[in-house]
Amino acid sequence: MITKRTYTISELASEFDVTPRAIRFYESEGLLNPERDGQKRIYYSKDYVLLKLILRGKRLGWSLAESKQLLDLYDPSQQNQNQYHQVLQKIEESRLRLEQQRQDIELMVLELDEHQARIEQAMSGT
Amino acid sequence: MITKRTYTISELASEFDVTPRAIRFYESEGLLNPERDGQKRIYYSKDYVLLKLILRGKRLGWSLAESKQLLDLYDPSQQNQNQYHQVLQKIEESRLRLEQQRQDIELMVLELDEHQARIEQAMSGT
DNA sequence: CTCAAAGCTTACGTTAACGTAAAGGTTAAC
DNA sequence: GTTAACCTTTACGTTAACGTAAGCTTTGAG
Repeated sequence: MITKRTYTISELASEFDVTPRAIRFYESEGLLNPERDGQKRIYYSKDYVLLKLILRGKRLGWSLAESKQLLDLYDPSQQNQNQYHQVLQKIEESRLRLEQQRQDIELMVLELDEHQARIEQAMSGT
Repeated sequence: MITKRTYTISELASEFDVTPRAIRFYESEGLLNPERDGQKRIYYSKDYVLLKLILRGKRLGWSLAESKQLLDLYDPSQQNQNQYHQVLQKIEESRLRLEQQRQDIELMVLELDEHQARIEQAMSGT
């Protein structure tokens, strides 16, 4: 019999370099729903993955509400709420936003490259 | 004699679909510094570009303070403040962050693709 | 047994990025 | 010459995403 890997809140916190408070906050906002052992929260690898997705969203500037929408798309227990074509539409919206971000990144990197070249030019002329 | 293109604050606002208040706020945070005609602010294409960069940063989840740092790198009048190698270092930091975001986007898009395929599978089986 | 470490809830505080509103100046059109 | 459409400044309000602190419970180690 295999026992699933579990995490305490502080384990999860140090794993991702966030505070327990933040993790609890994500739960209060409906993004996580860990099981309990009495009072204590128990996190499984499912929650681990969810937290990873949340933090990925944060790095991309998504609000928790936006990330929640995305997570809900993947949540089978919510599948009845969201009609299929509605899900497909939300997927498409996310994709568009990501595409825009991708463009923004390309441009930023290009400009950084150019500016770096200018600086190095100026430095060589010292 | 050519006269440069200028913008009023509301022109610039509607151009980028933000409010005049937001533009004034960016100025108060030191990201913009439009000239004046008496009381009135006058924006040139230089400011137009700056605002574009600010909003691009916002789409990538950068704070105004972070965007300001980036803009300061491009500002020649600040060039004396920032030593060359310091500038190069900040450029490198920005590049790293953008690289991380790029990765995050790749992963998100991949997962969206997979999920979309699953949905379409499920739909075809109706 | 006891005490330190970790967990819990509740609640108030904080920062960023504006929104909203008030009160007033300027100017082009009628 | 007055009204509508903008502009200005000042100031208080709001929301998101936690931080911080207080007070209480649980638990493994010595």
